[in-house]
Amino acid sequence: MLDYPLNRNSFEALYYQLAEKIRQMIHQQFPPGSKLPSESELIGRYHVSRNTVRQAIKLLEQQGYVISRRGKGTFVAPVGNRYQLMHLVSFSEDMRRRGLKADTRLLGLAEIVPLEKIANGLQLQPGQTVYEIHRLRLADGEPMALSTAYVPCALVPGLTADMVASGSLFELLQDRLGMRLGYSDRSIRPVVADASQAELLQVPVASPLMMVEGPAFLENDLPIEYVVTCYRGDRYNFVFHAVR
Amino acid sequence: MLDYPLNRNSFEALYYQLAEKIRQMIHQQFPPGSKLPSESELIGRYHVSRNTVRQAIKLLEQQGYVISRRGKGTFVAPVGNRYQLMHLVSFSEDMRRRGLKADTRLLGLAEIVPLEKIANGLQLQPGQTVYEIHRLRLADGEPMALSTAYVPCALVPGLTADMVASGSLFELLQDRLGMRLGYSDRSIRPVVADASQAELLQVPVASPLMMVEGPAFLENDLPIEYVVTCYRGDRYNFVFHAVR
DNA sequence: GAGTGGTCTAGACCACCTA
DNA sequence: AGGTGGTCTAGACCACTCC
Repeated sequence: MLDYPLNRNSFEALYYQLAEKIRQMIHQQFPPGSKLPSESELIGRYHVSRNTVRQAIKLLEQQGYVISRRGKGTFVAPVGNRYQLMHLVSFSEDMRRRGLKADTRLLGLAEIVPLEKIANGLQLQPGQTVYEIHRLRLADGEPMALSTAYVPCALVPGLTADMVASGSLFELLQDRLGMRLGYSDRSIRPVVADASQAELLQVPVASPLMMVEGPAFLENDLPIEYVVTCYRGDRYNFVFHAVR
Repeated sequence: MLDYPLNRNSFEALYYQLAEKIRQMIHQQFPPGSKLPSESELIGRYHVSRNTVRQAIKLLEQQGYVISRRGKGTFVAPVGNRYQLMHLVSFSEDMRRRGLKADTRLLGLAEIVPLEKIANGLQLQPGQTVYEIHRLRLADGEPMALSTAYVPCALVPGLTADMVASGSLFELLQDRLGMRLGYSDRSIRPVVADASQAELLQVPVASPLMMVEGPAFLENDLPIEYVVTCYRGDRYNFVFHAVR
């Protein structure tokens, strides 16, 4: 396969051309999970500076094609998982950005053996228990979302109702337990409200809800929580700005 | 207000500290839409290199706090619009990433005077008409989404069914009409299928759907289309990877 | 210790916008 | 013409991972 050099007179930026080349490489010879050429190799191969290589890789990372790991390398993202890159914010921070005041009502706290889907998401051994934290999230005093968080008991022994009743679970983990949040995989899909959800959220049964679900990880890749949150469709719009 | 210098011995990166400072500035003294200090001013004020300043601003841009415009400056994003930054992809590209084959069936093409919401989104003068392009989008031969696009007639005179029947509207605008797509504002919310949507998408009435809606703009900020797309909730999951 | 990506510097040229 | 952000270079030191 011929590998044409980058065109330095093109109206397309070098890093953009390079990103296209790497994307082609991925499609043609690098299966999901495989390691891409290192930055220094790409520098030598295409005769560009390191910053330009890093710009290209960053673009692909934002587009969900690759994942970079310090000390290890850059890897092709798992297929069917070609996600968009976003920033992780807590419910409280999310509401603050929308100009709303966040509030929480604890509906239940229990130690349970989780469903398989959640045990898998948290990479638990069979029989390991989790805290199930069931909360109603309010915005400006009105019900906004219903969230259930699952946290491995082994990681947060002695969790009490007091600790989760008032505020952000993220802040608890980060500020009081010294854990450093890393990243989260989330999926969003529409559902319709069942009777219990409808009553708690104060909407008619079968109203549209938006379900956001997935595990969160610490910086060292340890799964720390699995969250399932159902937002009221009439109050919560997920808004984004997409650039080409 | 005292303005402490950045801490060069902190475990937090300089660009991260600077981003926090700028975010504080935004909350305290810069209303939405106002112009932030220029890059060169931030360089002088905090004694860091331009790349570090740009890293900080890029982070805030990805988090939806600011918008940078070449030649003009960097501005505080409109509040209540504090979006997440994503990458704009066409339906075809989106399906390709998911490993599915995209297909399209044209359901209708008409020249109409649009509803007010759409006329506003496209910044039309009263009475200006749009092409209404109604299409069923298929993935691997199965109905996936129902989309209605509105394009100002003045911008694409003489649009025919042939031109939109087969493929991507984005590709038509970009490759055949030489327009350069810039960005898009999208909102996502859950809805339930009405009778006509249910039949076309081959799902039961009142099934959950995901409605994605909003205008798209050319590079020069000219509105080029307003799209309303309803995805089947059972087939389309919006997945993302969020980092801290 | 060698290799990786993460951060940072100090320059440079360019395209775009406003005046 | 002068100011803005967009791109690019050629170095440097660091933290992390693996052997």
